[in-house]
Amino acid sequence: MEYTVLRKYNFGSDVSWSNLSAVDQEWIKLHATIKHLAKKEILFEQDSTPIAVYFVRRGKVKAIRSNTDGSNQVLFFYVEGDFFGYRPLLAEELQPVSIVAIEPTDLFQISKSRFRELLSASTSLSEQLLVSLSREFGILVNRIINFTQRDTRHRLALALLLLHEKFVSVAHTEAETPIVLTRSDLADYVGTSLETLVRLLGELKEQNVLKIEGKKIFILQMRKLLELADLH
Amino acid sequence: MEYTVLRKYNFGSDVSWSNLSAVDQEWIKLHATIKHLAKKEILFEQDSTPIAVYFVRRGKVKAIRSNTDGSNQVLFFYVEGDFFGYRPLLAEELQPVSIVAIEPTDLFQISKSRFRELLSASTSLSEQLLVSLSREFGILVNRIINFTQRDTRHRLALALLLLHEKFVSVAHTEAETPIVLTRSDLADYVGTSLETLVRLLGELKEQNVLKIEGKKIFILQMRKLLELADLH
DNA sequence: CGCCGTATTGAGCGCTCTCAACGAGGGTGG
DNA sequence: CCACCCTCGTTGAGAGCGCTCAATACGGCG
Repeated sequence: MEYTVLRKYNFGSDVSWSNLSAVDQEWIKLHATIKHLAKKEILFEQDSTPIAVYFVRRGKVKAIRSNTDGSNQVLFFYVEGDFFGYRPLLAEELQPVSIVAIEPTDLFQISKSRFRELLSASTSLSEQLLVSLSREFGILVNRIINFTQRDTRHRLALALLLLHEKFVSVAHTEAETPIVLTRSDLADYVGTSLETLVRLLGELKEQNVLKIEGKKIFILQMRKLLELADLH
Repeated sequence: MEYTVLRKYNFGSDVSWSNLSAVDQEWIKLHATIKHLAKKEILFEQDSTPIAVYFVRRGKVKAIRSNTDGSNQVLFFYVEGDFFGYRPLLAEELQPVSIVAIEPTDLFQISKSRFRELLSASTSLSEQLLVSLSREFGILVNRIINFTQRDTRHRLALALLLLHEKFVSVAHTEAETPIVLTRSDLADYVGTSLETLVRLLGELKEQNVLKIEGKKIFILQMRKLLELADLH
């Protein structure tokens, strides 16, 4: 499968719910609280003090960094099974990003002290974290390269591939899975303006690479996108 | 000191020689081999299999990512005391970058197996690594924001501040410490073209923010650079 | 049905890149 | 010691990508 190249750019599932040991899962179910977020609801703001770590049980959130001029950068999307919020906690830092739900979302919330308990009790978890952080570091490096050396067209192609993989992985349906995001969120993820994004999507639609139905973006020609993304 | 803001962008010394326990230092001195690099010598290439981790004893190296079109991106500079190469080893991945000496350099080289020994023997080290990786993660996020949302002028100002801190930290002299790099390396670090970099340096020189003597760049007005970098 | 958030399309401009030529400086060999 | 060469640095001109501003269409939800 040629898609393995994507792994260099996307977050694998190293630290995801399904990779936890059964013991850790049980422990969390017992000690975590459930938190529900409505669409657009903010879980926490950047520069706030972290108080907990989270697993996504259902739904999707975005991790964004806002600028003084009102522009945003979407750093990550977290979907069902994803684990987040542990880095600033480990590093004893403030939240580098804000977390906002992009659809109704349920989270497991594990308080800071509980998380520390878990971490010291489960050596496998801390090892997983160490490996995972190392991996994610490489991924971020690739991302930087992408932003500095690739033009918007390349970045969009890659973004679509990555988002597709992520959305498919949690789709509870047999049908072709579309990417469903606002144009703004997609633009903020690709790192371009809303207008430029719309124009490029239009291009890809013309070339029958994509099918677009409102917010739903279907990938028709995966191979063409891979060419456009031009990974190496 | 207003420079604390810089910490969000620069690699702290979490995992540096001086932060190691005396025991770990002794262990390394005993088990590491010394490797000397001439200027421009390549330590290893990107996509090669990692075989060791390294401490810089003397000198400076750059971590670069080369593109098919011949362009480079400098991801990091490592100077005396810095530790590098452990991430791909932990993640069981190929080298994401090439390491090239920018001046004559001596390294401690610790083989993969030795490093694993050290890691399992020293819990303090693995804890340090976990914390450090978490911190560096946040720093990379900041870096991405910088590349996506700041223009070249901003990025240059920040780069000069960061490089100054880094160079000062290892300067064995009382005198004002210049940044000494080729224009190409600086351009590849800032993420711009050689020509644009030269022009912007010229501007800063005109405004008496910098003094430039060949490769040596002296910062005359730190405060002005901080304004230009416009951190938040 | 109307409203407000979202999406689309157009026009114009500015930053930064590329291409190109020239200058300077330092190292090396004769 | 000097001349040459090669790398590095500087400056100019032109072009294009992607941004901003602005106006208009769409569409879902009350």
